[in-house]
Parts: sequence; C-alpha cells; structure tokens
Amino acid sequence: MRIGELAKQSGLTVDTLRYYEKEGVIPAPARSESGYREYLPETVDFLRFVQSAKAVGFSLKECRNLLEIFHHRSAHTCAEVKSLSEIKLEELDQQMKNLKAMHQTLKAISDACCGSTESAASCAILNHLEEASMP
Amino acid sequence: MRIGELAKQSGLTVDTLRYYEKEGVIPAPARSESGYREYLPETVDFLRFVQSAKAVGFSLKECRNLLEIFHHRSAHTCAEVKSLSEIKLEELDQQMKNLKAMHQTLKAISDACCGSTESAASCAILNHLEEASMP
DNA sequence: CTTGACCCTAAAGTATGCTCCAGGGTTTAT
DNA sequence: ATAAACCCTGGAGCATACTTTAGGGTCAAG
Ligand SMILES: [Zn+2]
Ligand SMILES: [Zn+2]
Ligand SMILES: [Zn+2]
Ligand SMILES: [Zn+2]
Repeated sequence: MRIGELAKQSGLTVDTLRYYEKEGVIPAPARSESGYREYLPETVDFLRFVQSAKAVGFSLKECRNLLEIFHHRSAHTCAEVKSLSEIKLEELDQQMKNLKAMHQTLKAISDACCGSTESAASCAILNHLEEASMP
Repeated sequence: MRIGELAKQSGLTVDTLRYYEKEGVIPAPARSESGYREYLPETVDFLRFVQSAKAVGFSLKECRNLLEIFHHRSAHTCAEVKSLSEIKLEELDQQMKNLKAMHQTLKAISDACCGSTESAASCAILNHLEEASMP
C-alpha cells in the first residue's frame, strides 16, 4: 500500500502521515525501487490506535509511547498502561477544573453587566476586569 | 516609570512587556532621550486588566481588543462587551464538554483494565484503543 | 508518448505566548 | 572612573501539530 491509499484508509492526509513518520509515531516503512513508501496493511490499525488515543487526550508524543507499548505488548504490563491512563485522567480533570473556575468567574462578572446599548462608561465587566486582584 | 519598574509592579517580565507592546496589547510609551521607554502609572492598571482578562480565558488578541474598548469605553456599549463575554463563556463551555467526553471515554476504557503487573498482552485499554471506531 | 495523478525531499509557514540571545548603549552608585 | 544594573534592537528558539511550498521524479491510462 502506498501513502495515498493509507491516507484514504486512515482518514489522515499524506502530509500528516509523513509527519507522523518523522516524529516516530509510525515506523518508517519499506521503500519501493523508486523510493515510494510501501506500507503493510496493519499500519491502518496502528493509525486507528493513534487516532483513538488522540481522541481521549493523549498528545502525539504520548501516542507514540502508547503505540510502542502496543507494538510489543507482552513486554509491558497492564499496570504500566493503566498508570498512563490514570495520569491522563488526572490531567483532564485538572483542565476541567481550570476551565470551570474561569467560567464561574467570568459568568459572575458577566451577569453584573446590564448589556444595554448605552455607553459602556460604567460597564461592570470592564470595572471588574480592571479591579480584579490576581494572587 | 521605566520598563523594569513596570515589570516589578505588574508581575510580568520585561520581555513580556516588550512582547505585549509589539503585539499591540499595550500602547507604545514615550521614550526618554536615550531611547528608554517611559511609562505612565496607569499602564499598571492596563496590565492588571489584561491579566484579569487572560485569567478568565481571553487570548492575548482578545485582551488587546478588550483593552481597546476599555481605553475609550464611552464610545462602546455594554451590549458589545457582554456579547464578548458570552461568546467566551460559550467557548469555555464547549471546551469543558470536550474534556468531559474525553474523560468519560478514557475512564470507561481504563476501568476495564485489570492494572496487574502481568503482561499487557490482552490489556483492555490497548484493545479498546485499537478497536475504537472514530466517526 | 504525453498527460495527469501520484510520489519524493527539505525547509518554511501557521498559531500562541512567550523566552532567550548577542551585541551594544545608559544610568547609578561607589 | 569604573562596575553593576539597567536599557535597547532584531532575531532566533521553544512546544504542538500540522500545512504549505518549491522543485523535481514516477506511474498508469489513453
Ligand atoms: Zn516496549
Ligand atoms: Zn456592561
Ligand atoms: Zn474603541
Ligand atoms: Zn490492562
């Protein structure tokens, strides 16, 4: 399979595939005489794995590490894999907390604004942003 | 006030201040004979405003726009300001939803893994990532 | 045999928000 | 007068995940 076909089957672009190769996410495939990349069918599975991992928040570098584990799974443990998941879950949690705090603060400020089409000369939002104390 | 003093009072670095100037976040100040930036005291307030806006999720570019409004608030309306807040609140909401969905998916996958120190040859996490169908 | 579709590389560009560097003046205190 | 501390500029570097560009081979169909 050449890169265009792999792109079609994986839903990624050829540019992305070459980028993933450069970044070590997918292994460099064999080359034809003319220098074309020749992929094995299972590469599609690897890419699906990567896309799934990305979809739950893993960075490309983390996907690369996960895929490395996937490649020789018997040399790794469930504990190791689960630990990576739990770390990521914690990160997601933290990010949600941050967003929630931002949302709450902004909501409170926003609610204090009348929203009228009069001048913003004494707009509560602007006032709050000016006065807010950041620790 | 020179840039070092402004840095101290605002809690930002001189590099950041010069960067903000280049990006149009804060106006270019007057210069001394020797070319040093000479800031007015209210610049500290502007920077506090920017930091507050950043803290509730506004990007630097958005902070720049908000500060522009702040600078001649009487030429703008509460409706305009509140609209910007509400758009940002929506964005924060969307980001939280995305994170929540990622978290739920990963949590479910993670819970299916035994976490043992045995081989990951049949790890539920790896299996799920490989099989997961992404629409 | 030519045209279009496909493939190759290295390098630069995009967006965000800084941070650091080199090389060189200025101010301030001792 | 000299050294520390401060200021200046332009440009590069970092992290992330690609995308685009430029210039140039290869392959398959008609
Ligand atoms: Zn391994
Ligand atoms: Zn208002
Ligand atoms: Zn205006
Ligand atoms: Zn497992």
